[in-house]
Amino acid sequence: MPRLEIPRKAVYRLSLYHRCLQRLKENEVETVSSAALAKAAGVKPTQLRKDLAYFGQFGTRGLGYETEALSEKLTDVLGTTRLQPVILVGVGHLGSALLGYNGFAREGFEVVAAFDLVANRERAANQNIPLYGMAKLKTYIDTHSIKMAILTVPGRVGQEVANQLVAAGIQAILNFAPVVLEVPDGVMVNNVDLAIELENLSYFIR
Amino acid sequence: MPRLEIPRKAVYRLSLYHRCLQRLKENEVETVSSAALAKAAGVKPTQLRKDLAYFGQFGTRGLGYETEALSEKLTDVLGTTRLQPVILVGVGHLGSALLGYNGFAREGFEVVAAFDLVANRERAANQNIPLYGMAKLKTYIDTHSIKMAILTVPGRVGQEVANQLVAAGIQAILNFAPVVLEVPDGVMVNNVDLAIELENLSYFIR
DNA sequence: CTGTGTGAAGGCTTTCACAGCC
DNA sequence: GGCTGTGAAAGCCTTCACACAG
Repeated sequence: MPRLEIPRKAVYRLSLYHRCLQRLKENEVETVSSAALAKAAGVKPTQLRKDLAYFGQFGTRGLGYETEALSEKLTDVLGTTRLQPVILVGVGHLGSALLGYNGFAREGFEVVAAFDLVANRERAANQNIPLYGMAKLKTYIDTHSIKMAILTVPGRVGQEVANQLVAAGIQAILNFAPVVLEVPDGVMVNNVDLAIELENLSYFIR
Repeated sequence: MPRLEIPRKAVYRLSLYHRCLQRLKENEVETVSSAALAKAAGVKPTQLRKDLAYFGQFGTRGLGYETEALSEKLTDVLGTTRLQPVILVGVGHLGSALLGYNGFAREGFEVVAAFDLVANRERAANQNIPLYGMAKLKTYIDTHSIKMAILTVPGRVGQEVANQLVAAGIQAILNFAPVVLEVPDGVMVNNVDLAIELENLSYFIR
């Protein structure tokens, strides 16, 4: 399965399909056509079929896809078969909100610990996720084999903290800090930049 | 200025350049080459020049770009010349966090009001942003000429609330609800989907 | 006859190469 | 000489058209 030739956007859409399938399963729909699933995901049927084709043949011609089987296959491909532990670094406004956000667990992720310069932030007091100072970072990551981190620190320290994460062995960062992070090959960064999304919208409304 | 022919990704990068320019201005750098600015934004110099070329000629050959002038030009193009008012709908964990997030104001946006089914959520009590029930939505949008909304409601009511926003005259939605929104032409939606970003990272780390 | 899987065509974005101006 | 602006080329992704399986 030649991973490197698969368009990044296709992988992104896989998650979309996956979520739509879960809803179908809840409604006890047993099979679904590419047309129906594509509509739910907001893409064209041919694109959905092409995306799935990167990973194998999952459908039955003349019938469609079995929701249960396809869903499992996607779980497998996306690497969310088991609950993936994630740490969060930077417990400010945004960080503490994400600690309380329960949308992660539903899709296979668990925030298992939080880190901050100030380990006694009252904001985190009402959570049942342990909060540590930055000194504990490397030890924790090693001990618990953590691969993924959510970075919610101010922009000015983003790169510095990212360096610490990389040095500690983190392989993937979901970055909310408004900076372009430089990381070595092999470390993956996805950026979520709220101000830029708003600015982008602003442009398109005349 | 033929807007419709400009790649969406180019507009997105414009915001990136804009932010880098602001940092340069703070450091009192007066001119910058496409190579230097591109490096800061994490793109190739030719791409930066191509992106800027969609909107005009801002540089001086042999010299580079004047930071101040280019920054102003981008502000103009992006439509963030004046502070843009934004409302937020859905004051749960994520919503209330975003109300407390001060990263918006820095880049030209002000969250002027919040709306929720339950207008007396204690979460919003410590904010100085007014919180209203959904009944007030349309009147508020009309009265204050609001064009943009941040949608932080649960996925299952996302489409329904989006419909209300569109009916009330909203032209652009920053959507955090994990659903694919269907909106009429002329209404712009940008999606921020945290679970999908994590799933995407999960795929790329083996 | 229905609906998937896929090579080929088409369209869009990025990169190149270099002309043009300071 | 240095660096921008830009037509042309390359690369990538999406869409089409249809072969093929049930």
